[in-house]
Amino acid sequence: MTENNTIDMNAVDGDEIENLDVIESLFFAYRDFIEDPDKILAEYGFGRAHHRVLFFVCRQPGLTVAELLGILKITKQSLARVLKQLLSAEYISQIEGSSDRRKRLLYPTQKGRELVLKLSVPQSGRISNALSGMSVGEKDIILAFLRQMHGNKR
Amino acid sequence: MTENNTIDMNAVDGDEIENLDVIESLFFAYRDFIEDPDKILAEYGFGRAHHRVLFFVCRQPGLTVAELLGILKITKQSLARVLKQLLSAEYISQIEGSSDRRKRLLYPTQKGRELVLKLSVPQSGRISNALSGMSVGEKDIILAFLRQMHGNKR
DNA sequence: AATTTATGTCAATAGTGCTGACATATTTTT
DNA sequence: AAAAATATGTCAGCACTATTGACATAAATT
Repeated sequence: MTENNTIDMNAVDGDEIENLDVIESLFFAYRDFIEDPDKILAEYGFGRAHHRVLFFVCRQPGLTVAELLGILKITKQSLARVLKQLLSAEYISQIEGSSDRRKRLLYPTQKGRELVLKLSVPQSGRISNALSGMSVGEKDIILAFLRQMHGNKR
Repeated sequence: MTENNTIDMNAVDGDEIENLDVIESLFFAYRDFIEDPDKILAEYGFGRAHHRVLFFVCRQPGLTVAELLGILKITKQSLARVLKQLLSAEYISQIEGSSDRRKRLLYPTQKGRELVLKLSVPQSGRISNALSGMSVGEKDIILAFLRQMHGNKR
């Protein structure tokens, strides 16, 4: 219809770039990995951002707002919106820091722990399924890969 | 400050759920994986959605709009917005299907191939870095894992 | 001729990220 | 004690990407 579709159509696949298969698989993997909790979250009127906050508060109970911002790498304002909702709906509670009273230490409530559990079940199931048939050593390889993908620029 | 922070604070980490380490690593891995192209895309006035469309059009030149919708799992309306921009800026071209003239076959232009290349370089580099020191067999394990994470419910 | 399919488009809404500005309480520095 | 820095919170507005529902056109199929 338009133009410019004559030569070298799939040069990208054969050219300089390696790992296109990994790039593609990672897209599909993450998309589906997110899908299950998203459905559950919708029932609660929450979104992915709520999940992430709750997840890390459960992983590291007592972390501060600043620490959470550093983990999520979002702005204070973006966090505030979801955190406010999680606090008012009592999925998370705040405790004033004892040594530094400016700090707000974040803890999950029982309700929060229950929700994060519910959200983690399908994700964990999906991972277990993908790991089935693999040895412990092979799981360690996957974990090492994922951790190397974090940070370590370029 | 509030309440309900007395007992069993990190029950989640020790309880029923396995693979919390993988869930966490996958979050960090994907967040950073997306970071590099995002910066480049911003210079073009594009977003992640544009990247995904362009990526798959380059991966499977000649695919139809319906096929692309199936891959991305987004709605026609969401795709239309970004596709329209990619078409008018000539990163992608459409060709009427020869056997079925209702279909619009999507092809990358040279410009499109160049952009997708530019976007893929840092992602590929990050992957190569994470794979460095690993054998081909170990890469295959990682790829198998990622592919198993796709589809295969639960 | 009627229906289905493939695509496109309009309008409205939600979620999550951003920037900039400003406010308060507390701690640290001078 | 006063000044500066830090931790947190909040207001207002914007951008991007996703959603739903409705409707339109052209082409293929029944």
